[in-house]
Amino acid sequence: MSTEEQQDRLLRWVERVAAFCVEEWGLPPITGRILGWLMICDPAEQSAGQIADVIQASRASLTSNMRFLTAIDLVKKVRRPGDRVSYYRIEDDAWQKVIQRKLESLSAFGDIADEGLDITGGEGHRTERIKAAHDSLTWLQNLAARHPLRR
Amino acid sequence: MSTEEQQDRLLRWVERVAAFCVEEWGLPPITGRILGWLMICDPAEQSAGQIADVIQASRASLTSNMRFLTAIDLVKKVRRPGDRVSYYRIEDDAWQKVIQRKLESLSAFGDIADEGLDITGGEGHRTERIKAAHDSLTWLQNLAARHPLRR
DNA sequence: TAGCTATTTCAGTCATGTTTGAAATCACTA
DNA sequence: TAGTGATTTCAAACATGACTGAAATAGCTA
Repeated sequence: MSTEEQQDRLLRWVERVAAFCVEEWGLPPITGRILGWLMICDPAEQSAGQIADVIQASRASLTSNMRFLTAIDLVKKVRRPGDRVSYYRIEDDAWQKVIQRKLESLSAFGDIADEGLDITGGEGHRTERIKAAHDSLTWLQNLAARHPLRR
Repeated sequence: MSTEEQQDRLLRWVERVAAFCVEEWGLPPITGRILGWLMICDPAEQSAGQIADVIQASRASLTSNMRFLTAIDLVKKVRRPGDRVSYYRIEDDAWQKVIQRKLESLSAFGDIADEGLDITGGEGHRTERIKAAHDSLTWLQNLAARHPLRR
């Protein structure tokens, strides 16, 4: 396989990862491509320019996306003495963080459910409906809290 | 509290549920409002017209949304002999289904990871990165499969 | 069957959020 | 300090997909 074909295959894979990110986590396509590329690139640390070139996005878009990704700690910005360019690499536990945060954000429903129960007065069919929803949402959270992933 | 204030409070709650649906599950706002209303309405079964009125959406929008919600089995369409209007009620396990499906859809990453490992040749830093992602994604799934919610 | 009401379809409008390109800024080097 | 290359900011273009309204259809009743 030529290096060009290899590159093609890499990019197709990056695209699959991006599609997954878009569908599952609601990330913008370019953000997904960046994550995909940072997963499979070699070396692991890449400059914004390199990434922009490879995923065919503008430098400007890279700037905002890298800021976002580093802000939420999915990507780490690496600076080297005597080198003016910044390099980025995906955090080892990036995906774990994504999942963990998704789970945590589910807890927001707790408050919603509480107010719902207050509205329904704590009994009747309406109450049951709300409780069922709340139970489902807390089920996963408790599960995850009790069985943390060890790596 | 006047009935009008009560209605206001109901609608505010519905709006909170809708916002949650939008953020967490990526549903359109109106779809979220429908689910929110169906959770707290009385009686539990409501016609498309009733729902449209209460959440201030068009009948047309209701049509497509109800079709969608019944297609994915979150809402059940109920017909009554001698009554031309269709009624809808939220499924008891609607939220459980939503969560379950989200988890299942994560398995799509399995295939992506497999191809990634094929590309990287199964060793090196790139392989580790992909494996880490895959492990995180399957962790929750296995957990959920082993500890089903009993109601 | 005729008449009425509710539902559905479809095409057009609208809003939202993403991406881009140009210009400004910054950091380093010589 | 001037020059070079990279980064950042910002406004505007763009694409996507949701919502609406009008017209067509379907289902019930008399």
